[in-house]
Amino acid sequence: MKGTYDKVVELAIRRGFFWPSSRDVYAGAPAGFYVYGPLGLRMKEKIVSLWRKEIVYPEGVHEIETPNILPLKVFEASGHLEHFFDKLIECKKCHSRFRVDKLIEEALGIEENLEGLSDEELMRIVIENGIRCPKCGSTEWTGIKKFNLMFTIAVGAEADEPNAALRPETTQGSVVEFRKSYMTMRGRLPFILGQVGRVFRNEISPRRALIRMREFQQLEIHVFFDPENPDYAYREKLEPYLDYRIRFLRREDRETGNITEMTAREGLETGYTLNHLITYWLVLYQKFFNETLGFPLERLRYRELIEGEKAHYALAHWDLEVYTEDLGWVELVNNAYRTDYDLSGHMRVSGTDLRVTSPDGSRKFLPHLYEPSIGLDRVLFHELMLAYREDGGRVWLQLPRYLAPIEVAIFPLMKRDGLPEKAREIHRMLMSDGFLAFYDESGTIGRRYRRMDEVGTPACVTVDHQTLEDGTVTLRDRDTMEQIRVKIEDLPNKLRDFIYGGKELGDLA
RNA sequence: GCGGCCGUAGUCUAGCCUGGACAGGAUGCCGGCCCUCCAAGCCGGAGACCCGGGUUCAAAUCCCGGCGGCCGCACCA
Repeated sequence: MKGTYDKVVELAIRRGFFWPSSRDVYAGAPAGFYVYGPLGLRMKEKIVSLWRKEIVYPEGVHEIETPNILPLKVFEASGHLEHFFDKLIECKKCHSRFRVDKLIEEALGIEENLEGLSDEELMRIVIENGIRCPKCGSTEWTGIKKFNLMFTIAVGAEADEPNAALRPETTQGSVVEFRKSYMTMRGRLPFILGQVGRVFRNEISPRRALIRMREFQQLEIHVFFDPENPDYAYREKLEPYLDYRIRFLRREDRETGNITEMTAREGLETGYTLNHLITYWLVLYQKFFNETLGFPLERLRYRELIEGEKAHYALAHWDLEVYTEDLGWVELVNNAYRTDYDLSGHMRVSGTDLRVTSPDGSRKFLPHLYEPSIGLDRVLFHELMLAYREDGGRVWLQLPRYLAPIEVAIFPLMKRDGLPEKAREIHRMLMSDGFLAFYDESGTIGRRYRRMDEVGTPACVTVDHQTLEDGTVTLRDRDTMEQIRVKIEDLPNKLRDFIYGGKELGDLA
């Protein structure tokens, strides 16, 4: 019995939303790289433009674009390099894994730099000293395994050693360019950068289609603010939403899975959400996913990360997660309070003063960073998962209408009597009106409806013999399969109301 | 990366154990006939043995390696 996940992946590949890269031509192409087909790309672009419309523009975000390749120094400063060549060793008994250098340091209480030692030397130290597994006490170890989790690059024609890497997050670009952006835009704190970008992680085992890839896309917001005055501007911004209920899985509710609904006011009063700025962004993103992207509230939650789960840079950290029956809770947005971890790292490694001056000139300080980071591919994938419907033999995607990659299809009822000509004329009209319109005359009318259902097309327009007599066409609703007749000249406005205005077919008759 | 299961057209699948004929079928796709609204019917067409090596007169089938997929563990900065 196939689950929704399998059906969605199969549908997506078959109908051109996405598919694994290069497989058809080169067997054995590495996993974790996906092609967006025409339909998937359109949907992705729609999600990005909704994000710009609802988040970037209204919040005064300065969107920038920084390179995918950055010098290794950047990742030394960001702390990513530390995890760069992990040498791991595994206990044969309980299968716990440890970084071999840390294991030796802790077991022998030494502070020496073990970096220069070969695998054989490290292994000998472990065996000769009879180092035990901290978990189960066993002395049986597997060999050392290396994990290279960033893609490194040798930039320059004569370089043979890696001197740069593909970025594992867009954040470092924003942090490194913060000062320049701040100055060129005559910034005041809080100062917000945003990036749409590709990032690269050499995952050990990419899995589950778009859920874990080696190259993927993020929509990131980087809010730089004065740590002594985090509520500036946000006190007023949060005001209208003080009673908005944010859904949390708190650390103490891990076992039960109980979700705590906490108003923004309660979050502030209890100190749970730290300050007005962070609280506001938590509200904003829950609203965006619920109201704009159409994820039901009961399927959303902010999961509070605990020590050990949190990234090395984070002081507070919530994952916005979505629930599906097939995949369980999956992280869509990483919301991290990174403090001045990144800026101070770059200041230390580069020696460049990255501080800003307070408006009254009394203080020089490093801004703090709060970062909500959307995993775009996962969002798109979950849109498909949650939209998937089956009823008897009919399969359709109940996507939010405005997210559909094809918005309206135009069919002649039959391939004769001048119906195709009329239908093509309407198709041209709707295309020039800006609709993502699609024309099809192949196969029976029922088959064409089903094909459109399958890719989530919300509206189908059919030209029949009556069209030639009175200038009306039928307009069919994907979800109910009901039809109304509308005049051709009313079609653009009614379609706009239907697709973008939230009107139902009954409102348009 | 480890362990288990698995890999035949876009999808589902027959054949594999027991090596031998143009690799069969369904669905989908393309074209045509018919047709006045929800995958009807008929005719025609394109389309596959994951990759590499080995055994053999002969490999989809047996053996080895690789790659990939699913599940679990680990990883997820």
